[in-house]
Amino acid sequence: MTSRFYITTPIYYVNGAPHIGHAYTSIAADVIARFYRLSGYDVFFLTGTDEHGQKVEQAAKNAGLTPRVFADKVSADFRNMADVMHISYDAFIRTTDPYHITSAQALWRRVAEKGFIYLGAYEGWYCVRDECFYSENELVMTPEGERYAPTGASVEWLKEPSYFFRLSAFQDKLLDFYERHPDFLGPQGVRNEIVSFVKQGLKDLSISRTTFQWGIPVPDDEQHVMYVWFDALTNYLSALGYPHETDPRMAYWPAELHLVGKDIARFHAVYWPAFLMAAGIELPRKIFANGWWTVEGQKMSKSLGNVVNPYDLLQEFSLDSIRFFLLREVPFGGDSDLSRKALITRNNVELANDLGNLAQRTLSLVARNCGGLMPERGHKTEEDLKLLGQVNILPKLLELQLKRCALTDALEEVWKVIRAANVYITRQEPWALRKVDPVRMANVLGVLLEALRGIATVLQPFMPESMARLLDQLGVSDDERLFSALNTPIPAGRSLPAPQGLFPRYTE
RNA sequence: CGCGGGGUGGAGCAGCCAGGUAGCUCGUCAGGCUCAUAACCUGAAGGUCGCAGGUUCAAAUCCCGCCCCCGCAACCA
Repeated sequence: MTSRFYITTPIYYVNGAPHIGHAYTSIAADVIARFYRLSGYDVFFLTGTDEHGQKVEQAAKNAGLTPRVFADKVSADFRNMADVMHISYDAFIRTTDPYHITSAQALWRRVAEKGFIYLGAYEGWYCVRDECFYSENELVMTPEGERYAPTGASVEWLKEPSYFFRLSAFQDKLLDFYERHPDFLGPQGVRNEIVSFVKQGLKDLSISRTTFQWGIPVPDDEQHVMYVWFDALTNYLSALGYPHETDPRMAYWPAELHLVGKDIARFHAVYWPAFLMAAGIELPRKIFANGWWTVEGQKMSKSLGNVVNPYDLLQEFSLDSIRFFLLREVPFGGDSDLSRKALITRNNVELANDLGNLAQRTLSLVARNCGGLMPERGHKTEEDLKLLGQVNILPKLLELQLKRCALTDALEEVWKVIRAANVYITRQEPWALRKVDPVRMANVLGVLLEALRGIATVLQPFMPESMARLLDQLGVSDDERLFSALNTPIPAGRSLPAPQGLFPRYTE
């Protein structure tokens, strides 16, 4: 039986347009999803949009649209971005989809039946004009001690009826869970932060609102709509058909990996496990948070007008260059800077020079000296075996790295082999062998083709389009591209198409 | 005394948890090669690992104090 692998991106909040940060998380998830598919797993890859809540209601109002129409529009933008970035999702969920609404209500009922939801009152500084609560530190204090909303309007202390989730009951259970599952949460820094947050003590969580309407109605009390996170987190289950346990997709639960941005790590690492514990549902295996991108050294912000959307980048760079850069530039999980210069350097040095040029010099030698045919496999020298050995362990090595979400380290492993292949070709000098030992020359080129095939095969998840082109050039047919196919060499004599450049160099 | 992360050759990072010759990529310089996308290969220069103390035969790595930078600080998606 094939193993199942359920992976998710966050569902993106539709109060603003998609940008490179969203694309980043999705690309990372896409790489992992593609990798496991090529490894032979039965993968279910979910992405989508989170569409309820006051902020969306407000954003829609500002745009002069109904929340529904506004959400439709922005959700379509996110979906389009996913398609443009070649995100290979199996399902795109919208929290406004009727099946999700039913599902979230079912989860609420389940948690309520277990006694973890009660009706209380949410107190805080409420601003009537802005129709929302402000936390103490958001307020502006006059010298006389009067409090005002950041918008300048007056505020008053107000109690609002609200349903609460007994989060406080889960503090020890969560700490115990983190303890027993050290790999549940990553990277290390985020884990430390969350653990210490929970240790500081958890208060019960207000999970309903009566001050706005754009949300999922609380079961049996239509005065309330659900707090958006209770609604949103449920998506990971509703996409599988919850609460219909007989739905075949439910077999994918528990999720192997929720990939999230570091800003929402807490919701996924604290609230979500607590909700699931309350409902008596198995917890996901792993939550991993990725870092932030600054742009040319500056924080991305609307006011600075430097928010990068993927479409702008695609004007100048290929999709695969961008995918590669984002995953290669910085250890996955950390923050980094996105700059034109760095993007160009990465592309030119590692893609064009190291990999592209290796393929080009090998393939053109084959085209010119072997009649463009896959050479016969001959006797292998120690150096041949050494290089091929490095290639052969790549799938295993990468699986180990991806298991810990070390996407950058995974690429580094491949590049070590690419550099080794460049050393190999320089040492073997097939261009010199042509005259003195054509048989050995053919063997050397055969080894290089085999190495390139392995490299291209394992890089498919990272750069699907250009690696498909490379595999075409290497004479590898569509049904020979799974990792398992690497055990079967391409037969000698197969005709290879004329070599073509893989990665163009960019100039500044 | 809020919490967490970070300060390592020109740049960006690894190493620190399990102390023992400071590693990688880019950049710079000098060679080699000429099959290849002026690409590839080899070698070199360059760091008292934020500051001050302590533990130890030995500290970037452990402990104490200080300085600087960055996130978070609860309903914010």
